[in-house]
Amino acid sequence: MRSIKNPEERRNEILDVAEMFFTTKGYSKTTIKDILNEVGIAKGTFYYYFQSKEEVMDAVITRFVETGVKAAKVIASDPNLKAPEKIFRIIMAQTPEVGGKEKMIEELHQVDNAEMHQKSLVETILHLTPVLTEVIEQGISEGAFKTPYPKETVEFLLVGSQFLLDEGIFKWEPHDLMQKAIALVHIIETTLGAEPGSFAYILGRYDQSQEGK
Amino acid sequence: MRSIKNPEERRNEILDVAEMFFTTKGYSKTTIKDILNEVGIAKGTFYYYFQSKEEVMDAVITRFVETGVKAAKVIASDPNLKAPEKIFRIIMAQTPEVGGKEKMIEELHQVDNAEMHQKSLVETILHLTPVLTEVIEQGISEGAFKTPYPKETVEFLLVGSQFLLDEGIFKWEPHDLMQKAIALVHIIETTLGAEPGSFAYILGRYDQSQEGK
DNA sequence: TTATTATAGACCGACCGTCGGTCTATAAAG
DNA sequence: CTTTATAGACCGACGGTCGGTCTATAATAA
Repeated sequence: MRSIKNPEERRNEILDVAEMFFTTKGYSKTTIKDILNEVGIAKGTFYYYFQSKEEVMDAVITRFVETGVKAAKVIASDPNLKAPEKIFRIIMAQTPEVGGKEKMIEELHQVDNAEMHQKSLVETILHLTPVLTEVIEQGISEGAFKTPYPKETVEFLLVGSQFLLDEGIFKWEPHDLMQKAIALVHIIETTLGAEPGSFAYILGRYDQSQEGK
Repeated sequence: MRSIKNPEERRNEILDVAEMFFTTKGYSKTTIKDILNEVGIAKGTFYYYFQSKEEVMDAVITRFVETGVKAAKVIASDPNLKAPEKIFRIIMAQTPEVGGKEKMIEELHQVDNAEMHQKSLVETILHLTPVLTEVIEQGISEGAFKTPYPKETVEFLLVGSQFLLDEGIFKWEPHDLMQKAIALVHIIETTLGAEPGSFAYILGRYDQSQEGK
C-alpha cells in the first residue's frame, strides 16, 4: 500500500521506530527489515531518507542528546538560579522519562548495545560538557564549588556516572548499584569541592527504581 | 595445503591475527575471511577452534586483560612494597607496549571499535578492581590514602581514565589530552586522598607521546 | 475556468554482493 | 579403524542498490 506523507513526518516515523528497536534489541541485532515492517514502508523508502543503517543511529542519538542539551542551555542561562540548583535541574532534564510525553517502558535493559552506548556517551560529553562547565564556573565564583579543572572534572563525572550506573553494561545487584550511586555522590562533592550532602538528591532516582520491584 | 599444528599453537595463531585485525580495523569491520587469509587456514578450521566470531573477541580480550591482572596480582602481593609504589607498578604493567615482546605499531588508532572498547573496559574493571582495591585499602591503613569508598573510587577512576584518555574514542588535540591527563592526576589524588603530586608520574606517558611527533 | 501535460519527489520491491556460520568429506595421527 | 584436525562448498540473512512506478501539483493549452 502506498501512502504519501510529509517528508519530515516520515523521517521522524523512521527515527521513532528505529530508536525503539535500537533501544530494545540493540543496534546490531536490529534489522532494516524490522524497521520497514514496523513503519510500513519499503526498502527504497528507507534508503530515500537515510544513506545507511549507521546514519539512522547517528540521527537517533543526535536527536536524543540534543533534547537534553537544549533543556540544559535554557536552565544554564537563567540569571535567577544559583549554580547548584542549575546542576540539579539539568541532571533532571536529561532523562526523558518524567519530562517526556509518555513513560518509557522500563523493562528494556539495553543489553549488548555498545555502539549506541558509546556514541551517545561521546555526544553527550561533547555537547553537554560546555554547558555544565559554565555552570560549575559560575558556582566557583559564587563560592559553592572549588576545583582547578572544572571542564575535565565534568567530563570525568559524566563518563563515570553514565558508564558505571547504566544498567545493561554491567549487571550490578540493586544493592551494589545503590552503593555506587552513594559513592558517586561523594566523588562528585569531593571533586567539585562542594558541600557534603549537597548532591544527595541524586540518590532519589536509585531509591525509586528499587521500590518499584 | 594441509599443515597440521599443535592445537594450542593454532589457537594462538588465530588469536594473534584476530587481535591484530580487531585492533587495526575494528571488530565489526574485520571479516572472518581476513583472519583466514592471514593465518592461512580454511573456514572449517576456524570454526573447529571457535564457535563464533564474538567468541574470538572474548578470547582476545580475556587473554589481554588476564595478562595485566596477573601482573597486578604479583605486584599487589609483594609484602615489601608500600601501596603507592604498588599502584605505580600495576599501572605500568597494564600496557604491554614496553613489557611485551615486540613494540606495537602506534599508528593504529582503533577507530569505530565500540564493541571491543566496552568489553575490555568491562573486563578490566571486573578483574582489576579487586586487586587495586586491596592495595588502596592497604594504603589507607598505612596512612597514604583516605577515602570512604575505595572500591567505587577505583572503578570510577578506571572508567574515566580508560575512556577519556583513549585515542580512538575522542579525537582530542595533543594539548587537550595532556590537559586531561593533568586533571586526571589531580582527580586521582583528590578522590584517593593522596599527597598532591604523588601521582604525577602518570604524566610521563603523555609527555613522551608528544615528543615522538 | 477547465482540461491536459509535465515535472518533482515519495515510494516500491526485485536484485546483488558479502558475511557469519554449517556441513560433509577426508587427510593425518595414533 | 577411531579420533583429531583441516578443507572448502554451501547456505540464508542482511545491508545496500537500482530501475521504475505512482501521485500531487504546477505549467500550459483550450
